[in-house]
Amino acid sequence: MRLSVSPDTFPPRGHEAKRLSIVDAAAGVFCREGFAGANIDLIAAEAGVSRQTIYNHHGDKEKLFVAVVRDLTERCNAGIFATIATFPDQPKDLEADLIGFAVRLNQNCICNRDGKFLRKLIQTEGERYPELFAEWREQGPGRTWPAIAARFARLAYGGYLAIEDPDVAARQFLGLVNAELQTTFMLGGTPREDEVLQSATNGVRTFLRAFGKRRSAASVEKQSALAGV
Amino acid sequence: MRLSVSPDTFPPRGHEAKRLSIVDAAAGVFCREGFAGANIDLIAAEAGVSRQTIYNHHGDKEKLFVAVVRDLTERCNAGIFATIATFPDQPKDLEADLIGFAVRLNQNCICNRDGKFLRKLIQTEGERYPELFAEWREQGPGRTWPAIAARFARLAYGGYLAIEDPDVAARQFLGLVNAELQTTFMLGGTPREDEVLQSATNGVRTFLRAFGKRRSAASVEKQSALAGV
DNA sequence: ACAAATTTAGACACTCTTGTCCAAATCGTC
DNA sequence: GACGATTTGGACAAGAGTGTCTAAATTTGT
Repeated sequence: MRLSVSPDTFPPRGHEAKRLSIVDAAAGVFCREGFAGANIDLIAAEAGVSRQTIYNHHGDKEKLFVAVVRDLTERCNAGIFATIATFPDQPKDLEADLIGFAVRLNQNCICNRDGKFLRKLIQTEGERYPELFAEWREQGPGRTWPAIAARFARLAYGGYLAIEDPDVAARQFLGLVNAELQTTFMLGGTPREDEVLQSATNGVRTFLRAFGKRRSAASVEKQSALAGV
Repeated sequence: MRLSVSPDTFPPRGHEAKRLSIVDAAAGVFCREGFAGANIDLIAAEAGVSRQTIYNHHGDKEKLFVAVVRDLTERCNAGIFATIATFPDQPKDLEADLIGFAVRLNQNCICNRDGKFLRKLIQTEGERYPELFAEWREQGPGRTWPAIAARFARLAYGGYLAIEDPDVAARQFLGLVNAELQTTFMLGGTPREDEVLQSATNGVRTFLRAFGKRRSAASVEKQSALAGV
């Protein structure tokens, strides 16, 4: 029983490997074509299996779709929590550390394949499967946003930030950091690395102008001194 | 034929009314079901016309779709520019005025029927019709964002704000003001009025903490007066 | 009220897709 | 090398949807 951890051998081996390659291909096709437009034959071709195998594994187009969303949600959540674990709790350089965190969050959770696909599926089919996406909402934003908020609360408690409501601050942090990527996200595109960095940098700077403690205090002092107000 | 000089489309007015009701119904169905899932019979039923009439008017499912997107883009753009015209150039109460602007923008351009539909269609079918949505990108964000940026630049020039890059500030303003509505937007929902107000209020407050001049000056004045400094 | 334009309902051919069935080929394991 | 499980490809029925065509009904302008 050799546990072949080999990540992606092109011709998949074994029952479970086939299941994965099916779900993987299905994710891509569902995203590109939408649920109604997705073609089982095309999924089979892209997965490198026969159509019958798909029915053997998942029984049904709808069940396949549910499996895809569950899979993506799970993997994305894992990625997000792994990234949250790298949040700078005791930053040396607050600005640089927050920018790094924002970039990691974007690259590992939002712009990567899983994140892109999950986002698209939520947008396109969310209304058709209320329970499924209610589940996502609980497992996704319902758990990750508070987790991020908690990290900001800790930063505030440590005297690094002047925040009243950590939940609001967390949401605004995400909004700011992605502010320049909205159009790209809308069209389903993937921003370039430098665009991500740019947006994160601008976003974090504004965030710190609003909530930074030492920096704003210093600049206020400086401005008052200069302006003589 | 004698009316052919009229700038309007040549067919009679009952004709035009039907065209509108078709495009309207089609917008709804395309949004709910996606392009592939949209059913011409269903569109006909919701428009209150026969299927043949749709083919008489638009010839083709794809042409109908294009007409829908063009229609929505045009109406949304008109709404956005009408709202931009209400931007507070010489604000009495900067915070309240910006909140009002943000709420108007949301209610009249983003959360209304046209805005919701256009957003959804862009998200779901944007990749399938690159030229069509490139056109939208130019006509939409390509023209509205700079327009908003120009207004912020004017505020900055007037001494109301401390902004370095008006374009960045405009995008961040939109990001902040919608920060709390992201999940709802993703699932295609419509936020309640109080949610819009809440998000706008929080967003504008943070925006002014980062870029506000007047307010901090005013509060400093007030504080100085009170403290006798 | 008349004539032209438009709309309607229904039938129709055609294509595409889903999901099932089955015998043969292949794979994994002992 | 052999055996059981899995996969394969192809055929198939059933259903749904697009787009066309027609003759009859309705609306519109004069």
